[in-house]
Amino acid sequence: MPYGKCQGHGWWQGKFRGCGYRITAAREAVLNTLMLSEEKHMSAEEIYLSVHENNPAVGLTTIYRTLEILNDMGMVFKFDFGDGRARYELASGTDDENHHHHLVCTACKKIIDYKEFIDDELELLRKTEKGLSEKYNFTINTHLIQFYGLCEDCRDTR
Amino acid sequence: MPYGKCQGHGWWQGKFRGCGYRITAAREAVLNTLMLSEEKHMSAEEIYLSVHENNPAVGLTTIYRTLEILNDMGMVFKFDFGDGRARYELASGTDDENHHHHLVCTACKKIIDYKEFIDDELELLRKTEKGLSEKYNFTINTHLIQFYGLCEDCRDTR
DNA sequence: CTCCTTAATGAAAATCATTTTCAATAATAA
DNA sequence: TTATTATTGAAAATGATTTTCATTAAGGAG
Ligand SMILES: [Mn+2]
Ligand SMILES: [Mn+2]
Ligand SMILES: [Zn+2]
Ligand SMILES: [Zn+2]
Repeated sequence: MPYGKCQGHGWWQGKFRGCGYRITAAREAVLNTLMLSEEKHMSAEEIYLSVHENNPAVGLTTIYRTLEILNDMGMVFKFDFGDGRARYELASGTDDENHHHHLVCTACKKIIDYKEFIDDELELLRKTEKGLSEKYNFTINTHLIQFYGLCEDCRDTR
Repeated sequence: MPYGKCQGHGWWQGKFRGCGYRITAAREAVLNTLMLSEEKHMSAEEIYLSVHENNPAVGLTTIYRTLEILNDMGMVFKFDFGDGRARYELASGTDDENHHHHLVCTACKKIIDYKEFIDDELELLRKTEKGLSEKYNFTINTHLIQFYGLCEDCRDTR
């Protein structure tokens, strides 16, 4: 459970109100599921099934709609790891200590979070972002870094 | 037209034969289209339409099948830029002078190829790849780096 | 060059994640 | 409490990609 960014209850309610969104049980349930799913990179349907356990009334459509809102607000990252469905992860700010990148096994689709070289990477990213935004007049908000290859298990099976 | 990696004719035919694939008009047409589409990041359907001009007999299914093969062989990169369809680009080896990364405008979906900071990035990537593959016993084949934000036009429209 | 095996192909149907529609419900401002 | 309107669920629609299957054509053997 990620703490520190969630002070007590309702750390997210303010953000919702600020954007003109209403506070609903479905939205709270989605956020709760995501907070408990660190490292899991859940799909919409997986989140739906999880939410469904405590809130059987919430439909899959609402899950999709909530995830889109959360993504637009920057509270959730949406990834494409190449398995045909989007996967989601609670966003920790770019400079947060939870910031990480991914190793994707192209064989079994396993995802490994890593942050061992994040410091060097982020330093370079900052430099690159600065250069790029100047040269192309482009306002950079996020970045995506993924390494693709074969995990230990899949390599051995070759 | 990318030269240097295509020596005369049929630079790709050897690769095909080596993998047990047959040489067909459809496959040649797809490769030709991709070679003439630098910086365009075409979708399967766009490639289909382009191929269709000279080869009306080639169907969309074959385009998809060919692109999958090319991607498996590492001759083509497949990207998800967030507009709901896959987009393709002829691969230049990782250390090729054509290697580049992308700037993606989340508003108008425009893609900008850049390679100005590629050298520093690649140097860091090599270091990171080495560390990661050792720590996680992961064999890294490719990487993906994209920056998301607003292009000049879309930022001004705000 | 001809024949043979089987990979490759096109058209149509099937998949399936995600989106849209629309009438019913519920969050919030007054 | 009431009025306003965002939110919601169910069902239908969408649309990119995949699968099926009968037909065609690469390319190796002779
Ligand atoms: Mn992660
Ligand atoms: Mn490109
Ligand atoms: Zn694996
Ligand atoms: Zn733009």
